Amino acid sequence: MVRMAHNGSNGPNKLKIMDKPQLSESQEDYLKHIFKLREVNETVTTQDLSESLKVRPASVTGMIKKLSSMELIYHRPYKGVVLTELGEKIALEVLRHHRLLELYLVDHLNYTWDEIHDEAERLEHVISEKFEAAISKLMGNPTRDPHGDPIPSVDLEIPEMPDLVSVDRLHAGQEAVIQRVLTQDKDILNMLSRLELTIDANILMVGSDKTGIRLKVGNNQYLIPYSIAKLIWV
Amino acid sequence: MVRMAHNGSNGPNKLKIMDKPQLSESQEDYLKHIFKLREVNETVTTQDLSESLKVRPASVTGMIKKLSSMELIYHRPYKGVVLTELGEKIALEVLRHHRLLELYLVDHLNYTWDEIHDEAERLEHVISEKFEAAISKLMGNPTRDPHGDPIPSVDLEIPEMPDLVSVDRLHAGQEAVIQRVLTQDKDILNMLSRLELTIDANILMVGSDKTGIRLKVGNNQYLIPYSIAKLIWV
DNA sequence: CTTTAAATTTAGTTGAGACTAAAAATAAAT
DNA sequence: ATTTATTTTTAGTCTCAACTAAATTTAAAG
Repeated sequence: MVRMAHNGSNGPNKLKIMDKPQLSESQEDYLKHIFKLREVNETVTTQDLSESLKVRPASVTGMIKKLSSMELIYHRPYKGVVLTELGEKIALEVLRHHRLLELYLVDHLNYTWDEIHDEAERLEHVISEKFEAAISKLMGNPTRDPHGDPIPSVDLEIPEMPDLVSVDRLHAGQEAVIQRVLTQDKDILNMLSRLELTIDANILMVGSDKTGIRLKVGNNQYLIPYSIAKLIWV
Repeated sequence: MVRMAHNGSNGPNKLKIMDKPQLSESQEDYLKHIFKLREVNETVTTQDLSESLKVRPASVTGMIKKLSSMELIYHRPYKGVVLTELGEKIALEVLRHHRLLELYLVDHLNYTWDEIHDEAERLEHVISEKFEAAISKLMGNPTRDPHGDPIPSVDLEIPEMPDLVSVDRLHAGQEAVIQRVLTQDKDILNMLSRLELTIDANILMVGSDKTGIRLKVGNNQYLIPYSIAKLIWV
């Protein structure tokens, strides 16, 4: 079974990504992971990729060679990889698909917070430009997904994000609105959503001690361990 | 890149297909094509599959062996193949995905008749049971797709179809409603939709000669060649 | 029957993208 | 400057699902 291109009915004057090579799902995933690791790590090593892709280091080296030869990444052996401009565009396209899909699943198909990631992970590689455009339009070209993560625009720019801090940095008495939740862990997402600690929720910092922080949400008050508080940004 | 199962959060008492093996997209496609060829052909040969899958006969033989060993088909060498009960269930599941998706793309994402097939072809292999259930429910558990083809039910029964005839069998003066269009050819679908020869359209047979048939649709009258008339069932 | 044409199967190859085991390079610690 | 531990790369293997070329089986025609 050979994967076919499906760029929709791109007219002659639709450039977007010129000479975009047809990539396998694996290759798209490598680029996406490199991009996301880079947001956090400064350098992206073979081992980083091995861990995040759950693939042996030797396999990563193999794929790095291929992506290098395709000029999608730069590789300094034993040092790490960086996306080329084209590589980054492709990574952003995959990310755009993923985040649009996550929002779509929540808004139109009644998915819950914890169900969207896996589904989007599979769909992101197979939807056409037409599909991407259709759901984006339907949702009014949104800029944030259900975790508060920015959705790259059609021309693959990342929308401005306001500066955020994790809730554990609030001081007692301070109010805030949840803007972003940095986890895909189903159990954590489920727990947070049961506590109504979801995007746009209003919270009040009550206080903190070594065990964690105390938050008031609506009429309820909760003790949140630091490990989880660090995932919630306001 | 290894394909993962994604049967949704099947509780312990969801049986549906017991011990359903995890199939590759190729394998699912073979089963689907065997099913569809069988609806038309009486026997399904290596060559039939080679043509419809656009794969060399030798490759078909190879896959036939694998699917046989998995007990998804029976194979009488040099004769042809038949789906086992499990093989048929899987074929129907793929077909259900495909047809639900086609209808969904038309009803909710504004796709046109000619755009839905390719998109559904890719999506059918990756959507979860959850996704299938969600779109089915949203559309009121429909039984016909945009070509008029029956959509297998959740428990994989094919809904009853009324007996139909192709329009070329109508006699002059007879009125009818289009129920089904048996092609995926984009140009033909486009043409038919421009002529408003779409599902549920009312037509009047005016007459016929060796060049084709004359149909009245609304206020317009068209000459339709037999090759195309045979695709339209009422 | 025997020949011939067509369909099918066998055998072996290829390319992706994983894997393991072993070799080599780097970085840190004496 | 060596040794040691860690990371990375090399080399070779495996599986899947395609491929080609050659061999075999079946069916039709003389």
